[in-house]
Amino acid sequence: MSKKLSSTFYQNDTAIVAQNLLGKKLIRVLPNGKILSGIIVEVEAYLGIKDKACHTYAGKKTRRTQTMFMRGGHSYVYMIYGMYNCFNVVTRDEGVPEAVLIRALEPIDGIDEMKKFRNTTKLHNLCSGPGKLCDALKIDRNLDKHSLTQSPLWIEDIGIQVPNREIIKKPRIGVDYAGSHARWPLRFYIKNNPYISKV
DNA sequence: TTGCCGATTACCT
DNA sequence: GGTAATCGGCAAC
Repeated sequence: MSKKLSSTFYQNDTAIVAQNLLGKKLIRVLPNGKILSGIIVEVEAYLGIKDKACHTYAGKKTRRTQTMFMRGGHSYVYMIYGMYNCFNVVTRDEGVPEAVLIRALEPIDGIDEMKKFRNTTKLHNLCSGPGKLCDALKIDRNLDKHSLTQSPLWIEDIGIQVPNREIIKKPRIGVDYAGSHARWPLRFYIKNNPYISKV
């Protein structure tokens, strides 16, 4: 039994939402109707104006970051390094620019399609990184500002409850420029899961 | 308008 | 271990 997460799920403390997203299923419907999906196994929280690692640190509002100021429950997709996309879920209320970066999935539906998009056959290499999973699920900036309460992109509760003792908390990846904030334990992943991005 | 650089990845030694 | 790829965002000029 699975149920689509409503917008109220996202309008909550960002680090809590991040941990609650572990074990949930991300579902993407392609324009041709094919369904791709995976279970979220790794995330990172970005805490807005007080977080030096966050795009909206000190309230910075630009064309790119205005998405993060939307009401919780929208997608925030941006391009990085000129060739990869990163998929985030906006949290909290309108005007509070925080989000959760989805870093890795355990592939479930449409695996053959994902292998094609990723040009690899290794299951554990399909969605084990923020750029990789966007390629695998064909998520790009066309899906920025999308409401996650509807097709073609949403998240479902499929009844998996990840016990707190199995949630590993570590510093975030690739944010050394944030000084001491880089060491905040805001990266969360499922213990011993083979599909996470890095050890 | 210019120039630096990034919430990454793949491929090389 | 190291680094090239590749381009939009952003701030400064």
